[in-house]
Amino acid sequence: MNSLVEENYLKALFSLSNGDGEVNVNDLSKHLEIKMPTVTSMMKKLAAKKLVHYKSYKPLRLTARGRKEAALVIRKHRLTEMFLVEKMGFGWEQVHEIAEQIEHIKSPIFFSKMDELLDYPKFDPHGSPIPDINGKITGKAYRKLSECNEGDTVKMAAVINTSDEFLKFLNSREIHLGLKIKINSVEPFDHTMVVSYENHLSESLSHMVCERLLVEKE
Amino acid sequence: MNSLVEENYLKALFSLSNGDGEVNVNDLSKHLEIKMPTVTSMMKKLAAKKLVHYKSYKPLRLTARGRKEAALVIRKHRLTEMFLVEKMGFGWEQVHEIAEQIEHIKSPIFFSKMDELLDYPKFDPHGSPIPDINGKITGKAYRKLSECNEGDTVKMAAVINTSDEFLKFLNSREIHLGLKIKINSVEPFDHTMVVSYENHLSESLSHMVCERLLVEKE
DNA sequence: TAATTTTGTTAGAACACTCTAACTTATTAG
DNA sequence: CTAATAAGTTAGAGTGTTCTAACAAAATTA
Repeated sequence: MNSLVEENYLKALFSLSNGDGEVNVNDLSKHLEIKMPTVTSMMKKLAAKKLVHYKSYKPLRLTARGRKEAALVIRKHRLTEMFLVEKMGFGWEQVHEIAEQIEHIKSPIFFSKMDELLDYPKFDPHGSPIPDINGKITGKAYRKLSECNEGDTVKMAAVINTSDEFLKFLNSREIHLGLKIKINSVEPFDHTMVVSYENHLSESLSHMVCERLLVEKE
Repeated sequence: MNSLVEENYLKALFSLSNGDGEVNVNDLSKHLEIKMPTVTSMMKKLAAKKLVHYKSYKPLRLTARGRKEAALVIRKHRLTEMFLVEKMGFGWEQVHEIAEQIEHIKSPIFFSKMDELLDYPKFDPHGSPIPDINGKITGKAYRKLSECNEGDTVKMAAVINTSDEFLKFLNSREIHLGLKIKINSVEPFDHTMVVSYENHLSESLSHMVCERLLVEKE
């Protein structure tokens, strides 16, 4: 069983891993706001636990086990964020801090219940994929339509808040997964977007709607 | 801000306080499963923080502030238990362990949201009163009807799980707050209770129902 | 009341996690 | 390629929480 502190190191290593999975002590130190010598000694500890490959003066890499354990913490974080937004009515900007704490709760049943109540969600309210119970990540990260810019062409990937009303709304506008959407303009005042797709040449989408549509950039 | 560990000491002191509010180091030590010298030194620390009155070889007492802070942790614990049972569908026997962890979450908004979603409950699923946001405890502790014995006469005090269906059920049996109920017999097999009250001389109440009725002993 | 037991304290050490200061290795810039 | 800079490590110390061993005070019992 890893401590709360170890979990935070694992999570940071995971999210700083780029293509080759290598992380510098220095970057990790800055990300965690923990001084380098402290990081070094923790890396030796995690190496002893077979969670990190550590060689002096070489970049850090998570082991397969380390990667899995990190992903499981991230799973708990993202499930929690989704739960806070969907089931408790928090705004997506409020949930990160709370999830940072709840992700360390030791109770498999607590998180499996969340998962069930949320109907096994595949991504969190920010569009990031939720690792499965084995720590495997299938989906890729999406971005919210509201975060895209004028002129972008994007593809509908997923939807947050699948309430009946919202789905009916999407239906009425013929918005569906896979749909290619072009952003014609963004109203600076209220962030309403004017978009076009298929035979809808000028459809207005409120900020609230754009916050709930997850897209891929072309 | 108190640490998780300090919060656990405060909570233990609170719940071990009897009428005069005095607690022995030894009892505290046993309750927390922490050795006496450790408890002594923590008491000195809490005394320095004005949370405990400490005199060598004398019983411990919480200060007014200590009592308040303890009550606020207990508030978070009981709110959490209620949330887990009412909103997440856990059994009341599953929730204690999870609540022991969640009670230490630092996020006022998280707990005020729970409180709101639960419609400001006054007691937890075990019948214990939930302290208010100022740490004041108004209600007294109730016990579940299911925990009472054959021959007991009890008074209806409160109801857990106020779903429409359950309230309709209670209505149909003319069960209401303040009602005096006599337990005639308890079925050993499934814990069904046969009770009498007012002009109902032999009413059968399933274990599920008895778990949700909180009563005072006469 | 005196002896014994129980309760509580002091002293000293250990573990997890953090730091600063000083040193070493690797990288970058002339 | 050497000098300067950046990145990483080692050593030693501090804080928070825990322990065991030894001692002191209080309560109990004979």
